Amino acid sequence: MKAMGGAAEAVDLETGREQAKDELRLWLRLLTCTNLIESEIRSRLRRRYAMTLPQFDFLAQLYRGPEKGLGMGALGELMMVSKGNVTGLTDRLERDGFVARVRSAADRRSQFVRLTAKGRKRFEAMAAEHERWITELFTDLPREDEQRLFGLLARLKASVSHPGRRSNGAAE
Amino acid sequence: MKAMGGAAEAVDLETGREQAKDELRLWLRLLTCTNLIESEIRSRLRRRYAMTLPQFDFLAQLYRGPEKGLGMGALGELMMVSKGNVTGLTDRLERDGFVARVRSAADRRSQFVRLTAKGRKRFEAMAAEHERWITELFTDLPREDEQRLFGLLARLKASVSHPGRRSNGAAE
DNA sequence: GATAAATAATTTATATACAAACTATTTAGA
DNA sequence: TCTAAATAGTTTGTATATAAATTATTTATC
Repeated sequence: MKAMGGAAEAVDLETGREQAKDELRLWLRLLTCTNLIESEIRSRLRRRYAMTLPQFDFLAQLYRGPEKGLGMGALGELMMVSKGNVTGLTDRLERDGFVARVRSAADRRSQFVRLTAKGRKRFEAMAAEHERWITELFTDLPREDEQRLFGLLARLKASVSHPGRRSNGAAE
Repeated sequence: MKAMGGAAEAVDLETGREQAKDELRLWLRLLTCTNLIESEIRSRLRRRYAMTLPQFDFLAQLYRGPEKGLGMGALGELMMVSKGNVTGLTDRLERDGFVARVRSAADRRSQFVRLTAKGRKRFEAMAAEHERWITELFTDLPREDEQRLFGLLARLKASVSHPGRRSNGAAE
């Protein structure tokens, strides 16, 4: 996800629809905030743990999941990424010793991916620090504002996910 | 940018810091909203115009920029991506006839990238529709909520960008 | 003016990401 | 039961994306 800055201000093919501009500005600001936080987290993860954000997310899913691990397909759904993507992520994390593939006895098509001891330990360290990073980045936002923002984002999410006037079935 | 859902709820290595959890939840919700909107726009751009979001952003920067085009380096800064990334994007957009490289007479190291007539026309069509898509996605969010959200995101941005307690120099 | 430093863009290597095709296996149906 | 359909993962091809190395050119310094 990157900037997209500027499609908004420069084009006004439909004069009289000033409101659309406000919404574009809001969208751009939302995108900017998310990008700022995400790139900061991404860069800290890389520097301090030589890990990428998708890999961190992958380990998080396994950590919160059942002891025996998760199937590749289930992992893809939880992370909202394609199956092919899961294959590659698993390859790299397995290569680095953080996870292991375990073939299922019941169904020879499927495999479970589970955290190794090394993976579990590493994730716990990263997760604790990650929590501090987020807290730090939100420090200057008053507690009340946090709650208001939380509520407004719930409404935005509902608007975006609204099944009524949507033209296709985007994921919830 | 993808989910990261779950690092928050599953790990509580520091009991007593309940507030950190709230901030993680807020961050996750922010990420979810941005992802929902972005993936929707991305998929519509692909289906209707066979174009990616970075390519759309690229054309937007050129459209709002000077007549003669923009240098590759300048483009990278505007889009907040690396120089190498700009090279690849330019290659593909040039291949498809939307932009053209023009060597600078003054400095033989540099080039300008500019919209072709085809690129300009295509961007105008996409930008108009993009504006409608955003408006549509925000439809259910009341006007007042939009303004509140806009203001709160400004504060969040300030908090994230705050130079005081930051441990590194992330982009503003 | 010769050389060092800086700059502009490209190249290389690695890691996401998706869609679509493919393989192996299992399940459902006739 | 034998075959068609569904399912689980992998592979392939294309497009981002970054960091670091490289090339070509320009600017600055002596």
